[in-house]
Amino acid sequence: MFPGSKHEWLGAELRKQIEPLDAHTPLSTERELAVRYQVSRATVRTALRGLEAAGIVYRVQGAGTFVSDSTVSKTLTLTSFSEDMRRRASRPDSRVVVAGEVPAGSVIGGELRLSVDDPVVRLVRLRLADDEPMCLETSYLPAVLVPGLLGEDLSSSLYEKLDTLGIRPVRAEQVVTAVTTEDTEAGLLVVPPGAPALRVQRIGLDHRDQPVERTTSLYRADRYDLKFGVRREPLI
Amino acid sequence: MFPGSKHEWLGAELRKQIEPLDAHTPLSTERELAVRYQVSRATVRTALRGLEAAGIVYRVQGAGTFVSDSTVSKTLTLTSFSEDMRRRASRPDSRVVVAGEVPAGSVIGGELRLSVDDPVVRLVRLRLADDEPMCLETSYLPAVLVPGLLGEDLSSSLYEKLDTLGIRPVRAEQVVTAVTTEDTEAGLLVVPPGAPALRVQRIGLDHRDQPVERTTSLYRADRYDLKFGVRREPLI
DNA sequence: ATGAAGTATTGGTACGAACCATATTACGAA
DNA sequence: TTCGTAATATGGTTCGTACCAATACTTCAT
Repeated sequence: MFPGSKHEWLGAELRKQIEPLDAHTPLSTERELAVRYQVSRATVRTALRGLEAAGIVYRVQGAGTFVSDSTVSKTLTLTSFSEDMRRRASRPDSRVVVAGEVPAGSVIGGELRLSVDDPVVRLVRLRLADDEPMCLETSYLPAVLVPGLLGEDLSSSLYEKLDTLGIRPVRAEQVVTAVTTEDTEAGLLVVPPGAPALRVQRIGLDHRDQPVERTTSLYRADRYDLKFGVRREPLI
Repeated sequence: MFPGSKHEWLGAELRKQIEPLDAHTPLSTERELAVRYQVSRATVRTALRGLEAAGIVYRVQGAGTFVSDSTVSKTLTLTSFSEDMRRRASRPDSRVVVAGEVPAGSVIGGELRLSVDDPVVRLVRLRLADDEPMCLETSYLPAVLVPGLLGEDLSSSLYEKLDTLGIRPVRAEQVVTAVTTEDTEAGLLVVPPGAPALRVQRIGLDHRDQPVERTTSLYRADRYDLKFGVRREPLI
């Protein structure tokens, strides 16, 4: 019960218990769970809502709560490349191609809500999975937010570094397009020029809705796909 | 207050009021809203949670609730091509390429949880936006769920037709990949063979987590991108 | 002015209670 | 058996209350 709230702990507890169960297996009723774990039904419902949002269970009024059929994939959450690769059971690595400080310019400045001449850190990295080139990633960060970042080893997880600086994107807006690779990109990704690729452009926002990161990822189409879940109505 | 629940009505009401406001404008406090609308604070919080999930507001403990900066895009929800195009202010249309009933087979059967020889309706349509080819869409539906569908006009919204049959996908699992078009596909989409395209494979699930639809959409890369929002943690 | 400490405000968590809406089950009439 | 109806179970909504945690503001000493 250490982490924080009860519903959080209960959610994690239920997750573990649900893990081995078959799809469509009914859980105990909310009222039963409330008694068993000595919490109010409201707390149980909060925990279950989290599991529902994560695509782990589904609920039918009048019938009960059941284990979701997640043979396909988990609901997409905001993850870093490193997390993503580890989830795919691959060994992530990265090589820094370019790292430096430049003026934001109009495009990046506009997206990060900076002036055109405000400094940003520009970071181009080639991301590898099991030593195979996977993705070419260009990140822009407001320089004032990441003092000293350029002096550190940038081949590990950028998100973890940002976390230690107190920078935590909780939400992101993404735009996905299909493109063909340019010559230099193809060379770095070790694919023929003109090979298809998935371009994911992301603006990461913190808990106050402030942009903290703008990243463009160019994934090799033959080695990467994007899986995620969507809902008809936002979950309440 | 007609539609249903109070929080739903309140959410819609607040949506309208927020519409013209600038980003980061603070809303009234939860306690104030509760008094003003004569509801409990719990109801206000449920309504706000919905707006937060929809990417309309963000909340900061100790500070308040604020209008989100949604210059980029709205959070992705499960939409049909027709809805999507209308939201982009385009006039959607479609031409039926193939429509018929076939045995499910192992792949489609597996994904729709049917036997290999259960009948499915197969529907290939070329989707147009403002009379320009946009997307080639292949849908599979369990035949038992959609009796008489093949006798109807299939050039309008399929989702709306399904709705009248009581079939309502509330959730979907999607896989997005970048591909290059084959010759026949390229011909239909009126692009050079080998042109890049975005392939979106979707399995639509109803409120009981039963697959009701399996659609593969092939979008012209030069005319379509996929925008959506993601969160670090599922919203509770 | 500047910074530190304390106070008030605001959203977050949790409890308990009652009732509503939908699904399922049990039952009884045809 | 079959079908419709009633009873029951289950999640959904709403209320009220109290307290916690993070933030913003005020005050005061330096």
